[in-house]
Amino acid sequence: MQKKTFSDIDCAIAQTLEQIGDGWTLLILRNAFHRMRHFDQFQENLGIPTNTLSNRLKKLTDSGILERRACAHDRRAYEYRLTDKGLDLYPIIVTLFQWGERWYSRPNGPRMELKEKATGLPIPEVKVRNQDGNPLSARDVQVIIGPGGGEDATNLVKFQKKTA
Amino acid sequence: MQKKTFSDIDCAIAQTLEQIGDGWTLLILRNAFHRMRHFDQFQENLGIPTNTLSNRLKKLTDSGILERRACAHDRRAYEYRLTDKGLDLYPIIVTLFQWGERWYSRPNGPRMELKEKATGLPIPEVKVRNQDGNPLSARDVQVIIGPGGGEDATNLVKFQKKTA
DNA sequence: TTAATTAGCTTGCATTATGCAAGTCAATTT
DNA sequence: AAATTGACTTGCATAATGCAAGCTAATTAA
Repeated sequence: MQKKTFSDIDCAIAQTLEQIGDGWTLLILRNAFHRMRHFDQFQENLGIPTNTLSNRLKKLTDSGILERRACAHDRRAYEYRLTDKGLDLYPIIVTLFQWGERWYSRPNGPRMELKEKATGLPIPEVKVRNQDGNPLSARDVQVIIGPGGGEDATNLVKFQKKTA
Repeated sequence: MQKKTFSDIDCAIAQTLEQIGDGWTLLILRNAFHRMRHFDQFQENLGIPTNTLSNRLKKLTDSGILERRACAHDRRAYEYRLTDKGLDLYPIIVTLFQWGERWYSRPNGPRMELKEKATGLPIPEVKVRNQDGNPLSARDVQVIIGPGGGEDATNLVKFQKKTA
């Protein structure tokens, strides 16, 4: 039995999923966006087993999504912080959140609300939009093979044409 | 050993991850957005074990993300199609794709490109934006507890304030 | 009109990964 | 000096995964 790796699927989504395509990993990242930084904080808040947490944090630091740095005030302690690469995951985290709110809402309303710090105005839903800013559905968009597209990409795109 | 369920974490992201927080599941969905519909097509394209595929498709249909319907022309065959709930995952799929392209790009350029069907113009990157359409980073956004927020949400939001 | 082939699965088994509890170890606190 | 804390490891039972093979009804080929 081989370990599954999505890395050899030559598709950007597969690459992403190889790094963060796992429930615990994404919950850790969610907490990191809430400025959580310490091992025991993640453990307590998520109820994740410590060995699993350790593995996930290691993988996230290895892939440059989190950075592990020693704390100045306590030499036992380490901080896990989002790198630029990690911060760049923000749209993914927000879209996961918004879909969950849309389809698994609480009767009283949203569990959390996002506001722009500068103005206090609510953040509109993140959508795929055209250049004019109008929202598009999946069926308003066509996928074409790009210059870096290999066999896997070609297969999928071809596939789409079959039925389009 | 109990099965892990994220459902009891009262957070929209955890709810989402309970349904689609898994690598194979997201790859199946990616393919579904490319209009892939049949068991053997998923199997062949992804190289996923058939029992795993079967489980994932069952879960996705149970949660109303895919719909399993008999085919008219062949009574052995079934089609798995995205429901409205499934189509609504589009921003998640696109953000996963775009992050992968940004951080795991091919030397020649993007593997795929998205264009608006109506105009042929490229789709701009999906970002979190304010009401004026200007992109925001995670640190430009503040999270406040909403009316449906319970203990879990409160803990996380409080947490954020600690360091903010 | 019998014989392949196909679509969509199940089943069995070996191997990994996960969840849980307990333990380690150095650095703080009490 | 003793207790506690932060960040982990280790061991073990259980669950999930990967792989191959088989199964069944429907369709196509000979």
